[in-house]
Amino acid sequence: MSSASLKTRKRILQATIHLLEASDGRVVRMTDIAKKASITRQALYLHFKTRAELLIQTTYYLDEIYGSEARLMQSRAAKTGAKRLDAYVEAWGNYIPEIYGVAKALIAMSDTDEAAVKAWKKRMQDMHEGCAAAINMLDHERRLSPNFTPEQATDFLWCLLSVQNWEHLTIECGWSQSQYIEKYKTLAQAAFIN
Amino acid sequence: MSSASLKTRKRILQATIHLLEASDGRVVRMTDIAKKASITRQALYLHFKTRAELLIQTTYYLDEIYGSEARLMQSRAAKTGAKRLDAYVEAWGNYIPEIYGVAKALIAMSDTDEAAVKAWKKRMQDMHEGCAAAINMLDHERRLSPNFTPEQATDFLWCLLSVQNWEHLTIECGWSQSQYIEKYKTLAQAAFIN
DNA sequence: TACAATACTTGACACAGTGTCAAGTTGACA
DNA sequence: TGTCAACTTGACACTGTGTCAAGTATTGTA
Repeated sequence: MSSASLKTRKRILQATIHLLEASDGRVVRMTDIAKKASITRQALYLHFKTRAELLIQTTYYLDEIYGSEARLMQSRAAKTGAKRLDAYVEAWGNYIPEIYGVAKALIAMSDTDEAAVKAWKKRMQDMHEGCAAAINMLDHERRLSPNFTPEQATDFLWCLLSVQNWEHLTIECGWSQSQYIEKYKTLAQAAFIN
Repeated sequence: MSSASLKTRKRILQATIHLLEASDGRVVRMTDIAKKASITRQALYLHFKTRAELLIQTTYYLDEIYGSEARLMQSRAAKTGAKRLDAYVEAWGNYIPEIYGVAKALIAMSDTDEAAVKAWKKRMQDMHEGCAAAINMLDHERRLSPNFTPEQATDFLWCLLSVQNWEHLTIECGWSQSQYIEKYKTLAQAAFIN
């Protein structure tokens, strides 16, 4: 674990991020990553066992860079359920573009790679918990819409906030990021608050 | 175009549907389809130029079998915007499980296959128009929520009704089909009706 | 009845991408 | 000077798609 080795590992992770961000949905191959990191394709496998493993480690590295978790945690500070819902929608909504490239690659691998599925599911599980926290706060204040049980509202919110939906609205429908956040807040309020 | 040729083509399409429905997300290979249709892999290419082409033709065949389009059109009969919204959510929501296997395979191919993207986008475009029709009816009745322009509401509804969201809620969260329809109707009413 | 066309089979191969292996190089550190 | 770790080089196995050429079998038709 010399400093040279650390440097190479970081270079690989950064190359992966750059390529995925610029890939626009096209597949990023191990060869591309190696080239970008100025290394041979084979040497990649000295640092990461498989392509899936590399992608998974890239998501962790992204969190490290952006301090994403901390920002999501901040929504806990909100004093009312309604504000917490808003804060969570905003925090998560702004998190998505940061991880979009990697997320898309992982989701695409899900059909063939068991490890990729697991890694992505774990991340989505964390998000599910964040949704639950906001919904439960609403519920305890007796402000949750009677149309949904807390579990249903949590599942629904979690589903609404998926990366795929963000992709649909911003990339395919051309919504701006701020429009996305704004309208999602409105929808969440209309749907879940009594 | 002898009757024997027609029969083989149908056998291939049916084999594809069966395998995709039973595949549970696993990749279905040309070899698998050929085996199921009691034909050689190479012979598949006498009927369909590529795997993407086969999948696309399979979606058309599914519509033929289920008469899906006719059912979606029925929602046009609704007398009020609110009823039309409900009817559309129900018609589309019940359409999804029918096409889910094929849809998933097409979506998975989107990363690598241009033709698959196009085919799937065309289908989604049709759905977008159905959403627009319901939302515009609401708007003309002055019953559309002031939170959204008709365009925004259409985009949003279209996004909410995606196959991926259906997958999230029914398969990952364990919602029943009727629960899915029920809660989606509620959400649509809460979000879009003034 | 013979022939021709059509549908399909057989066996081979090219190609892309992942992952593996063995042997060689290079640089740092002791 | 020697040794260890990180990396390179070149080769190869494997999977899946798509292609090609030659052969067979069935059907319709002159």
